[in-house]
Amino acid sequence: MPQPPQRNAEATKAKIIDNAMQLFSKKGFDATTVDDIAGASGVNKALLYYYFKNKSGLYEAVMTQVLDAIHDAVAGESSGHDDPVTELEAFVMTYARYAQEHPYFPALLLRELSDSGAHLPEMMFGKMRRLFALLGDILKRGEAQGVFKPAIAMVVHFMIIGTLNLMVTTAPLRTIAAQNDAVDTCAECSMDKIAEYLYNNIKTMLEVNT
Amino acid sequence: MPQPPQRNAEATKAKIIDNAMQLFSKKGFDATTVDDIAGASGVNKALLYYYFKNKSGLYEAVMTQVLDAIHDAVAGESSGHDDPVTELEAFVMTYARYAQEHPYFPALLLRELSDSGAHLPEMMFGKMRRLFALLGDILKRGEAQGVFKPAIAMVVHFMIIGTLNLMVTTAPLRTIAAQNDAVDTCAECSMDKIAEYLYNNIKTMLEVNT
Amino acid sequence: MPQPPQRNAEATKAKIIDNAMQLFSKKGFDATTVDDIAGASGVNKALLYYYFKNKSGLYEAVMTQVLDAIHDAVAGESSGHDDPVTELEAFVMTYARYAQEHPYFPALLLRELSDSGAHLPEMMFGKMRRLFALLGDILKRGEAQGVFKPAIAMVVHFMIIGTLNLMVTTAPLRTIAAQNDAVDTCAECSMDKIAEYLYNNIKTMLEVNT
Amino acid sequence: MPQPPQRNAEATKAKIIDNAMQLFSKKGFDATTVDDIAGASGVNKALLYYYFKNKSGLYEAVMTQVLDAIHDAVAGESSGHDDPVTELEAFVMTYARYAQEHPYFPALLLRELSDSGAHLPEMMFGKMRRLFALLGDILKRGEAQGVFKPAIAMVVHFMIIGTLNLMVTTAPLRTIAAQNDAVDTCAECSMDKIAEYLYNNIKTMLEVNT
DNA sequence: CATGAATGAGAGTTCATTCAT
DNA sequence: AATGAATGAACTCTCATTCAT
Repeated sequence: MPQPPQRNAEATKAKIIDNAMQLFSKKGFDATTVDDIAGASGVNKALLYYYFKNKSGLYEAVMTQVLDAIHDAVAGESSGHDDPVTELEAFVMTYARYAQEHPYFPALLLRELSDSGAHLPEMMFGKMRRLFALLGDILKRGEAQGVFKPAIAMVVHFMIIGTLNLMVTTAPLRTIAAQNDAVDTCAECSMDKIAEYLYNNIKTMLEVNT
Repeated sequence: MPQPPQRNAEATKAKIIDNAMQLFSKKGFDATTVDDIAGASGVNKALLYYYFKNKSGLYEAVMTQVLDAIHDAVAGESSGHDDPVTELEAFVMTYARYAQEHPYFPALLLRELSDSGAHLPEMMFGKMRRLFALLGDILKRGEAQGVFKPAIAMVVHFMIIGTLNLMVTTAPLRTIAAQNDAVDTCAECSMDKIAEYLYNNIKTMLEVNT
Repeated sequence: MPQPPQRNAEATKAKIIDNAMQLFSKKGFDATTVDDIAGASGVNKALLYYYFKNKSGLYEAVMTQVLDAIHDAVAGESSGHDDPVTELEAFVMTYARYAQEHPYFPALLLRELSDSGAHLPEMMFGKMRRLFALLGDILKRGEAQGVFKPAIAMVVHFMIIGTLNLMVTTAPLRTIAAQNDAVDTCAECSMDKIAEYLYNNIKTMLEVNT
Repeated sequence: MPQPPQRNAEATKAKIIDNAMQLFSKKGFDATTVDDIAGASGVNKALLYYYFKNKSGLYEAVMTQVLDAIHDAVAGESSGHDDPVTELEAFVMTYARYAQEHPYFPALLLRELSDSGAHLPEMMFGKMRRLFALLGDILKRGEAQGVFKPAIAMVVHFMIIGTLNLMVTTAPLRTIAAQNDAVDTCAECSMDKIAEYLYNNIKTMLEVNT
């Protein structure tokens, strides 16, 4: 169903970014073609170059939007409590929920981390760091208040987001594997249950035993 | 230094697989060209097609070798003890050591998991499952012996390998980020220290409090 | 320095033609983009299509202006004397001076002549012919008055304008080549000196020896 | 009539260069597409990139061959006589004959000279200089022997090659213009006649009057 | 076992041109 | 008179793959 041309720059741009996001996450940067994105967006390929310098520029725009969004979502929920334990819970649960509701996100992030950021300009690392800084802050305050043991924040961070992201990206794989009854791949597990289990374990790890 | 032609099928094949491994891990499947691999291996491009059906076939050969190797390494160290806690320690430490010594491995695995195995035939999942089964077995026996709490093995598995793999693949990124003193990205941490910290935390999580 | 919009059709048009002239002469017709011209002129690309039918139309406008200008300049100086020798001198010197002062001109003309006029409608040849007719007329009258030998006007014409144009367009090349001391490319020669030398030689060629 | 693939590297390469030469000369660098050349040569487009790095590389190969050929042709005929006047005659006549027999050549050269060598690496200028050096040498020896007046070699060079090249490239134009009887564009002139006229004039110019 | 020559299909990018305002 | 949004057609270049030797 060919739409009439939109003559609305912002809307068109948003539509392109949105479709690019889906495709980049499903197939990765290299395997996604500019034609794919243009086709999915119902616009002419050249328009992508009108708005974004090139394929990398579009990818950058996608990642900027995505990283900002997750940061804002998590920051919004996990700060403002004055109890580090509650904040930790919010961090884990919000990230999990966001990842579930925006399932393109984990693959994008995980690939970028596997690539040492081959496709991203340095500027983008800052955005990744901001998310990490959120957790680092929670742990630091928890430690200051004597409720958390000293921790290696980077490792804890990857225990949380590595696990959650992998649970999302491997969902189809785990479903297939479930047909083989030898192993339980948690194929039926709800994201909420997983996140809660993860949160409880992380809390156990971190809390000073009383 | 141009080598004389080798006239030794197995050695040539091995050399190709080895170079392919490095390149696939560094740049990913799509961004690695058959020319790259042939060039790095010092053989003619057509020879790759003589030995392997096609690019995917070569990739499959690489992954088979890599997944078998890690499985054997980990299985060799972590089984045969009759103490689940010792076995868990061996599992974590061996995986960590392997990942450090074969740094191409984490990127390969992580990408594959982010992709829902787009490049791998189903047969390959079996090999991944075998590694997971190792841990599942340890946890199951630990639970049977009353030393471990019931656990969601899949989540624990990802907490371990997700974290270790990410620590390896992000090493360059974390080093860069370290110049920004606001966050501690554990840039200087040794893999051993990380693995030990991880192991201790996982153990704390799993152990029945006495 | 962004100018306020001009709302002055003729001035805007002239500005566009002027910038197009520079760019066409520097890079040729194909290598000059409509965006280049619009950008250099500080106007929107669509405006070029409003004023000129298309890229070729703009090129035509440029060439019309340029060919008219050189014709008028040369005609103004070289006619009206009743001495063919003086007129010949004026022809050569004026053309040389014009080419030097409007250095975009020689490249434009030379390219057009190398192309068999691929970009120009036939109408344009008439303008080129007019310039040639000027010289033809001088020679014819000189011959009638017994001061010039019979000549092949076309060849003499190209000896003059070919040489002068090439001296202008190759100026940068000749400067570079001058660093190589084996050949003297006349890199430092002033245009006046060159024109005078050329004129004297042409005169020697043409004059009836007395 | 699709030819069977040739499997003869040198022959194929030569065929490509030859077709490229024709097309570049007819339409210029920009207006000639790689598809054109591949099509005319009856080979796959990718083969051009297999043999030549890119379009510019192919152009360079063409120009190398062309400049070497003209130099060798002219050098072969114009040196070895010990009379500068005879050598000058050979220079002009050989160049003229070559230009007539290889009509792609003048356009290629003239365009390059109009462009300040935009498409050519510096290395190529050397080849152009070699041709000029040939004439320079003739003039120098003539002057030493007292048969030629001191001359500005660069100007004389352009009087010769500029004129001859323009007569070739403008041939179609001059034929069209001939329908307009007001001017005589020498449309019917044979190249030999032109060259002879040119040579005689140049000789008159240069010779010391006795 | 190993190679250089050759190809088909497609990818990213550019550009002249038009539309709607 | 002037503009930003949008397009279609081409163009350069790359790459996995095959052929012939």
